Amino acid sequence: MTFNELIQLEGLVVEKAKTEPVFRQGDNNQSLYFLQSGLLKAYYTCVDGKEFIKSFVMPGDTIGSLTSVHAKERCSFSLMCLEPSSLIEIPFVKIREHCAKDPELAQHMIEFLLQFSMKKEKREFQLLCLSAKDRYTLLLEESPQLLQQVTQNDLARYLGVTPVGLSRIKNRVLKA
Amino acid sequence: MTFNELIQLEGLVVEKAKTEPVFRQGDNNQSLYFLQSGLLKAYYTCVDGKEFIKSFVMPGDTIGSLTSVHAKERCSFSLMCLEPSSLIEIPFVKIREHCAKDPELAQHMIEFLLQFSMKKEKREFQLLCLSAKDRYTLLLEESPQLLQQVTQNDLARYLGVTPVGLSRIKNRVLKA
DNA sequence: ACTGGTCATTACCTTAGGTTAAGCGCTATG
DNA sequence: CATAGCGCTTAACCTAAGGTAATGACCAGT
Repeated sequence: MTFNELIQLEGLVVEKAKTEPVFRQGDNNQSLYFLQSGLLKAYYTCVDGKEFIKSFVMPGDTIGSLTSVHAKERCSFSLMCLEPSSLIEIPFVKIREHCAKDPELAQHMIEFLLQFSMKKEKREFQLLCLSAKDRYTLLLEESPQLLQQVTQNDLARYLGVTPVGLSRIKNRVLKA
Repeated sequence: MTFNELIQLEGLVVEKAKTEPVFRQGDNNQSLYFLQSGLLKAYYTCVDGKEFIKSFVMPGDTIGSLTSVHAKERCSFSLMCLEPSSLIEIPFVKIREHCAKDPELAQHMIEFLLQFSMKKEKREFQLLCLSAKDRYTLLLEESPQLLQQVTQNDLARYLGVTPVGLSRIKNRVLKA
């Protein structure tokens, strides 16, 4: 079985409007979500109410809270629609069940997790080694279309600075 | 087959002295390493020569460059011994081969990758949401023994500040 | 006992980024 | 229309962190 076949078999189509949440930090959510169309943001909310954006989710991406689906804890982050979005919800237990029965699917799962880990590793690298300015210019090169789709507020919280800070960075980059 | 059985079957024991590299950033290394005893640091070296520590590797941990073993690129980071270390080297192709043949092992691999991803996610959270001071106090709570084992220079590069910066943070935490 | 090396601390200065507040343009809604 | 709200920019002020350099402690090797 391939991933697509699994999605056909066990997936539930979910339609969400702009600003609607898929799940919230602290929820007990046991599903992964495959994004067909639209745009999502995954973000942490800190005790003092500050928001930090973990990642933007583009069509074709799959997302879910590993700590919730696998470690049986609560969701460590929230997931919200930035655009009207069409998602396919797949209960994680179903995935594990099918993987246990179907070696081919298990291979796809391994492949998926390897890709996922490499993505995490890349983000970790950028946060550890690059300045906010470098992260911005890198994003400018790698996914310029994202800059059109998200507000500067969200972009700033993704890069790890305040919106005011990002405005300054943009100026500095332009003048350079 | 379990992971331990795979290690018995395909593993090569490697002994390294303090300061010896396991592999270097830019290398083409195709193995994972299981640490039996000792201590390693995984670190990035930037163009300007600055060093950033990705993670410390403790006995029982497994490490390797995903981009090198899986994506057929070069190692994105270096791996070096901070203490005399005993490692078991396992070629990644062997792991993939056995996983393809052995569904039980594939399940263990999925489990391993899920754990690995959660670890990455935790680090990502700390780098994105916490200040250097908060990361330090958290480390103080969660793995105080690490502070005894690594130099303050390495600790600083792990937390994302300079050694001088960490010295200041320690002072501030003490006085608080 | 020297000596060179690494590690930690301190002091002085520079700078990136946070905070707050004001202003401007766009858009949605009454 | 009118206005309230949001997104973005800019400015002023301030704080925290980094750069650099000097100092001292502590080894390890000759």
